Amino acid sequence: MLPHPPAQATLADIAAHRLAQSIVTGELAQGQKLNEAELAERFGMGRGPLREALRHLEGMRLVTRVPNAGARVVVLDRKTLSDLYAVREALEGMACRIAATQMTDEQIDQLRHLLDSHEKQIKKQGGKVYAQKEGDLDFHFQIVRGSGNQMLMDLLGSEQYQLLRMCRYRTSRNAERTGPALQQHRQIVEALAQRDGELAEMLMRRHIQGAWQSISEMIDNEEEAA
Amino acid sequence: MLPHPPAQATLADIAAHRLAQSIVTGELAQGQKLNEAELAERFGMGRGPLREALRHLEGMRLVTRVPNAGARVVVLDRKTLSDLYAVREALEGMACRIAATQMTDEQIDQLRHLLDSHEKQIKKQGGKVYAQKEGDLDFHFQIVRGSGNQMLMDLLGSEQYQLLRMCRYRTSRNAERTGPALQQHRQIVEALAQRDGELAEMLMRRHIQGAWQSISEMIDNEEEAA
DNA sequence: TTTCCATATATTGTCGACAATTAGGGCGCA
DNA sequence: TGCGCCCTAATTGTCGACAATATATGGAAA
Repeated sequence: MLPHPPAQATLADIAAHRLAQSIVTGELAQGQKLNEAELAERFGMGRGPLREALRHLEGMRLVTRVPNAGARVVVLDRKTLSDLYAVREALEGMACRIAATQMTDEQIDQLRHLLDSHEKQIKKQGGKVYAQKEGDLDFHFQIVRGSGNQMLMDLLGSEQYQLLRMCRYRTSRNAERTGPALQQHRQIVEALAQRDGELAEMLMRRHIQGAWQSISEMIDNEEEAA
Repeated sequence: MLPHPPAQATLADIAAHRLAQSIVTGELAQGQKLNEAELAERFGMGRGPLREALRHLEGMRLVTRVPNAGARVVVLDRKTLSDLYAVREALEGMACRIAATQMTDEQIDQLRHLLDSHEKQIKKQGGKVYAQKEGDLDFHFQIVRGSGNQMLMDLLGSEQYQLLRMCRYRTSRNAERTGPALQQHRQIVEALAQRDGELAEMLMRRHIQGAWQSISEMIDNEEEAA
């Protein structure tokens, strides 16, 4: 579901794509040093395109770079995630309010179908939450798309959502929130269907607050264990 | 006031800095083709670092790139600016609400002093709005900083604000909104001083809505003239 | 005259090699 | 033994040249 499954891409684009994938899935650990020569070798390309890819990821805030010292995978500490969820709440709340007036009835119906398929997946395979997690991102992104605000789509789609997916992979194993989350999703869709933007915004904000609380507790447990 | 007046920078960083400056000030027109060889020559460097700089600016959405066809300066059409101001309203509104509980009394006092100096500048030189415009960005950014949300600072500081400055330069010549804007700024500061986050958010949202309305009319006039 | 195609030019994409800077390790000295 | 210095090795930064692709030019056929 990465934003750029590039059709006619340059090597730098391919490298950026693969690196983003590896970072988000955790294959490259947080804070890990990114060696240019080694990665170029692995991807079968020169260092030039790879450096351009790193610069692109730097702009997407997936890696941090220090002059003459190289690039490292970004680290998602508690503060960063907290800030991220605060921004999400503001942005996706706005998206909901606008989407309530902008989405077509067909689009809202599609959202319903999306949730139906999520429900089936949950009932069928209680343990394998991964697919549902990606589906959850789909749900949120569809609403953002429904707002019609391109800048919002860029911000949430290309950058923050990557960080978000990173966080999801990290905390996906013990996520027991799929049930209530689905319920909240349905409430949001119904608010959209009734064209009640204020309600939709409020529900989405609560939904995201709840998600943050859940993730926050997981982080606490992890830190406690370590 | 560019975010990175880089101390120990690489050539790519310098190029990114100069290009961003040229784009924001309008020295490079919107939609203009960016020729790698020519720019590298102008900056006295090879094409490698310049390409990395372009990739960085691409991540910042200041330029758009098409594979095998080069990079162009981004174009700010009406829809883009409208989306930008909607996002700003949500983000800076949130910043105000948080800043009301997070800023120290000293920081709020500094905001007052900042507005005092703006007032002097306005009274002294009615025509030269440029400096005040940059100062206006300072005001907004100080509040965002006061919220303590690093992600917000990144989003508004490094990316969107650049587009914003671009827009400012474009519409700065006939801006007659400095008076009421200053008044609104003072109201916001007082709301912050009273630790009234909800009021501060509402005032900031109105302030930004007013700014968009003003700019929107200017764009209409420009299009009409053309 | 217009349209289409082939050639020529310009521009982008990629690679390899070299220079500059940083990080690590070993040695001497207090 | 601990501290600091220098030297070596590794990594990043930069350049120039070559290949691949797109754009512009010109001519021939309809």
